[in-house]
Amino acid sequence: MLKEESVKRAELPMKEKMIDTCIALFGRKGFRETSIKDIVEANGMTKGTFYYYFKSKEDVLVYIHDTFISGLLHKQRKIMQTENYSYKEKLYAVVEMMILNIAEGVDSAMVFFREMRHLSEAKTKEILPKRDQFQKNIQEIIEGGISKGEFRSDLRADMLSYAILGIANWSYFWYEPGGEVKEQELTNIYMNIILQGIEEGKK
Amino acid sequence: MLKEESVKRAELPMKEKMIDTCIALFGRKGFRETSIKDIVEANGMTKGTFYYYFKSKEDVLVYIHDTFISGLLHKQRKIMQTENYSYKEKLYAVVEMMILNIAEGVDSAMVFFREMRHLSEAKTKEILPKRDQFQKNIQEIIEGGISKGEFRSDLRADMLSYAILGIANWSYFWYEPGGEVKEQELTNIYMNIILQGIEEGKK
Amino acid sequence: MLKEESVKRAELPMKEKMIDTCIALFGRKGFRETSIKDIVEANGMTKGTFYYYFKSKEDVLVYIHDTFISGLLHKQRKIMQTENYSYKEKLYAVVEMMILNIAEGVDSAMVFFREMRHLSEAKTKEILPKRDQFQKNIQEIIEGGISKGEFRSDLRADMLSYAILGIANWSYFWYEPGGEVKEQELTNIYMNIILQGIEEGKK
Amino acid sequence: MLKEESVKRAELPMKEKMIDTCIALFGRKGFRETSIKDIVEANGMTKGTFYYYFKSKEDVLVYIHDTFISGLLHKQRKIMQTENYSYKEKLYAVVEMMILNIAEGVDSAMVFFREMRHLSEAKTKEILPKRDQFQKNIQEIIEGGISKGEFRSDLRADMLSYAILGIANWSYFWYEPGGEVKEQELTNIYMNIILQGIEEGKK
DNA sequence: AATGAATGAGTTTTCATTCAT
DNA sequence: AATGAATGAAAACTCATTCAT
Repeated sequence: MLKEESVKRAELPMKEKMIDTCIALFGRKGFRETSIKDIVEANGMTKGTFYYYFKSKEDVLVYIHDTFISGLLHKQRKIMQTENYSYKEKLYAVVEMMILNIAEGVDSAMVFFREMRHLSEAKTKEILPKRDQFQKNIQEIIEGGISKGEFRSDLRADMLSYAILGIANWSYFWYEPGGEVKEQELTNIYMNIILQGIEEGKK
Repeated sequence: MLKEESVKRAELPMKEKMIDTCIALFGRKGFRETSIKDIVEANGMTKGTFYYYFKSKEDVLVYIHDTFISGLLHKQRKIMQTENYSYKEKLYAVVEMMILNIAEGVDSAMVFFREMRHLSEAKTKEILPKRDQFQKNIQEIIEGGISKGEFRSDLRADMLSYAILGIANWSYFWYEPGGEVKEQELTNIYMNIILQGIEEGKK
Repeated sequence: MLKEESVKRAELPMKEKMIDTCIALFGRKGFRETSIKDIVEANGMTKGTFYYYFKSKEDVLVYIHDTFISGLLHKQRKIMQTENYSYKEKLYAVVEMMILNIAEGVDSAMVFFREMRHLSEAKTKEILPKRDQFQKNIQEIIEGGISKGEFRSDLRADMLSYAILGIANWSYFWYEPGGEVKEQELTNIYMNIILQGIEEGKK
Repeated sequence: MLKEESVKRAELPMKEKMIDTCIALFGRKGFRETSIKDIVEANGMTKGTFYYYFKSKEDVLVYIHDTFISGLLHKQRKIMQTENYSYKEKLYAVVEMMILNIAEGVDSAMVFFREMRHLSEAKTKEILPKRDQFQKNIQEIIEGGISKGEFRSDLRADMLSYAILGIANWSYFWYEPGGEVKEQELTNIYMNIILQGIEEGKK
């Protein structure tokens, strides 16, 4: 039993280590700019080993994308299904989740937002609906909030969902985890603007 | 003089045509994914000709970046200097300008936001301050609005500027020029949210 | 003893199954084009297993060649030693045997005729004499037939043997076992031409 | 004019030299076994140069195949259209042509007969009908000869055409140009067998 | 102003083989 | 008897760039 554990500790990490390296390198340098040589040298391996675990460079990209979007959708779904949340609270939770997600893995986010075009057409067709689903879910929360009277009834839920995605996702361009502003605080700041607007004397 | 003119009439279009091709190709396929062959074949030229006009592929990228950011800063500065504008109006004009800019040249925007990392370190050092300046200017408008009592005094101008950049710039991911929503309308929708927020019953 | 038998029942089939797979794959795709991965996957095995049974890919090729040429020579020798056969009958039997051999194992024939060049120099030196022997034996039958007055005395037995080899072996390019023309019939057709020629009014 | 000629002498040969090298190497070592490195080193060039002239290794193979089969068909057509030839003479001329063709370019023949499987499916579809045409043309000559009473009427023209192809083409396995037997002589020997058969006392 | 030939360093990928277990 | 991990050498191909003309 002890032995089995120690074996797993030695085996699994190799593939996982490579994926982590890929996320880091794809995120920092870009998919195209990262060579197999870069990846394997970062892990003290040889090229052959890479191709033992993955069938191509795109294969890893696919894996990263799938993991990222699945994670996002899963967390989003959980929030949407929380029963005692108001729509306001749901929106808050989703924005917070997006920011935390980016803060936790800037490189993953980079890969996700920037390198999708390197996926094959077939894979793109598979992943795009998931991306759309994420936006549609935000739109649904807004629509729910409108019909419950939590949000203004003159809003365009679709455009608003894009605005919220923009606010939250743009943070991957500038946000520094561990910097002055913590993720919670940023969420508060953003939600405050989204909910109340910036104009003086309207509240 | 006549000769010089006629020569220019022949010269400039060629160079400009190539730059336009580059914007289109870099935007659609990416900088790295676009080969010199792609560029020259799109114009019925040969590689040699490309190197007659540009000293390298990066050279074109630099030009595209410089043009884009200079245009943005120029338009922004003009708005900021418009004397009879309130800060609210200035903010409106800047958001409108960003959206129009993206709508007019999605490819340029793509190149600008996505391909900057292919610039040399030296060039990056030169361009980054300009990018920062653009954000700082938005921040300045907000600070102006706060001190004039147009905007709420409890706002963090820096974070807010990022939020506004996110809202406007994110449109390059999904906005379709010529679609249902016109640029002016999108600006109105976004500014309405930014100014008044989305919460019901607070106005 | 019982144990040994049961072990053999488990062992031999595995090795033989692999060789059969190799014949099929080498024949259809070619030696170089068939990877160890192809071979083992076709048998639900892993690479290690292949190297447990064979010391290299060439090893299998050698085995296939040896088996094929040995079979041919053996059958040929048997025909040549049949005492009550005339030389005409011997020639008939050899041609029939060649055609049957190809029809029965097109893949083996393919490997034999096409992939010999992948054998090591040493192995080639060993196998070539056997190939030559096969041709020489046909030549010998013809020479026998000439001296016995069965065949025309003005024939060049060597060139004729090549012609017969060509006629029979070329069938591996086009012959479809199970098609309209059966092997026996094809033999009759070919022997009829070889013996009597195609010209009208000479019989 | 002199200059133009000398330029052409310098230019064209490069591509042609490479094709010749390819024929020699593909023929001797095989398509798969010949690396681009082999090809360019044989000509004192670098890999890049190869890809300047050809878009892939298959590209050259296609060229070799097209040239070979076109040449064969062209010569065959010319023979078939010679008006004062009897069918016997046409058959003679075609067999002679095949033998000469192989003798003149054993390597080309090798490539043609052995390496066709490396062509893409699309290219194979294009070339196969041409190969079939060659056989069909021989069949046509035989059928003509039968109906004119030159050849026996009980022959199967299709099987016979395969036999003749086999006899002639098999020579690429063993024939040595410049050896004891000249091409004309071999043609005479083969045609004599084909026309009259080998059996004694039937003429 | 424009071209065509050539290059060389780099890329992804394949694969037969080894070996500890 | 069988496996899974790892390797290393070589393969085909790409491409920005140079340069003589």
